[in-house]
Amino acid sequence: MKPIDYLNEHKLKRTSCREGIIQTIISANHPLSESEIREQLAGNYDRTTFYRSFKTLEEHQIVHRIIIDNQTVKYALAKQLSAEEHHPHFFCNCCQSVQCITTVPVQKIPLPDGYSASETSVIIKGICASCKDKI
Amino acid sequence: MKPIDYLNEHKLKRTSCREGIIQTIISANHPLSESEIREQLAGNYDRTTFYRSFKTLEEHQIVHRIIIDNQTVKYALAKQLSAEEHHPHFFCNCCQSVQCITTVPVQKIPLPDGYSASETSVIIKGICASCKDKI
DNA sequence: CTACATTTGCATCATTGTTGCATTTGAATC
DNA sequence: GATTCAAATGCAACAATGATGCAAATGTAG
Repeated sequence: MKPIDYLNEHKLKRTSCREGIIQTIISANHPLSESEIREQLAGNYDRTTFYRSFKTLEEHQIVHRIIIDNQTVKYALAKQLSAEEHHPHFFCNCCQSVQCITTVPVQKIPLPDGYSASETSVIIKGICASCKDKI
Repeated sequence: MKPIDYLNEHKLKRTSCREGIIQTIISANHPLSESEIREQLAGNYDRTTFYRSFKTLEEHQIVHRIIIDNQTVKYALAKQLSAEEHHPHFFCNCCQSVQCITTVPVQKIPLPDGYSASETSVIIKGICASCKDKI
């Protein structure tokens, strides 16, 4: 499935910025940050355009945002996540890369009476295998 | 234990800003954001002073930061968390309050070979009991 | 009380999220 | 292919947060 297909499917206009974002995420096959995506895109888009493109793509559930912490947000294709929607994410403190941990589903946390959950995020921070070897 | 005791214990200078921050967190007995703490403090401290005070208090493990998402950080007394260090946190999308869910420990996620974890955060977002009634 | 290291306040900068508005562009229609 | 109009973009501008350098103020040990 090509970038244009994602846009057509949701009746979104085909703009180079949107296509580029989707293409970059597809090519990487692991979650990328906004700056990582920007670096790989030829077009020098305005920051606001980028911001709004992500917002649009997220609203149409084409991309999915993974919030690592208060200064790190990564984007992945929503399709890649829909099968096992709620799984933990591993963030490497060394190389800043994010891995989806699909081997285990997120535990269901029992909440106090009257509380209802809409979403649960599990973020594991540590050192990945390739960084372990580097050090 | 009073604010001064926490500072003395770590041989930190007793400044009104630090004392105020600790006092405010103790009084609230639930995690507070920087702005919530600022609002409750009489002294109109510089933003940088605030920022560095939190940093110092966190480095000495007097306070603990709970990162909810890319734009929400809450602070709690580290002592309140040490007993059951790793537990999930519930964030109410309505009133923005945070609750420690101490009834369940955080699950241990099996990681791929070579990966090592330093910390795991579990954030559950939803609606708390008191907000449910309000709506 | 003095001396000195620490802390504070201020200036300044970077990044991210956000909105308003004029201009440009995509795509449906003629 | 040209016309048209809603949608997307670029720009200006602002807020919040994180961060650093430096001179002035402050805490505390002696």
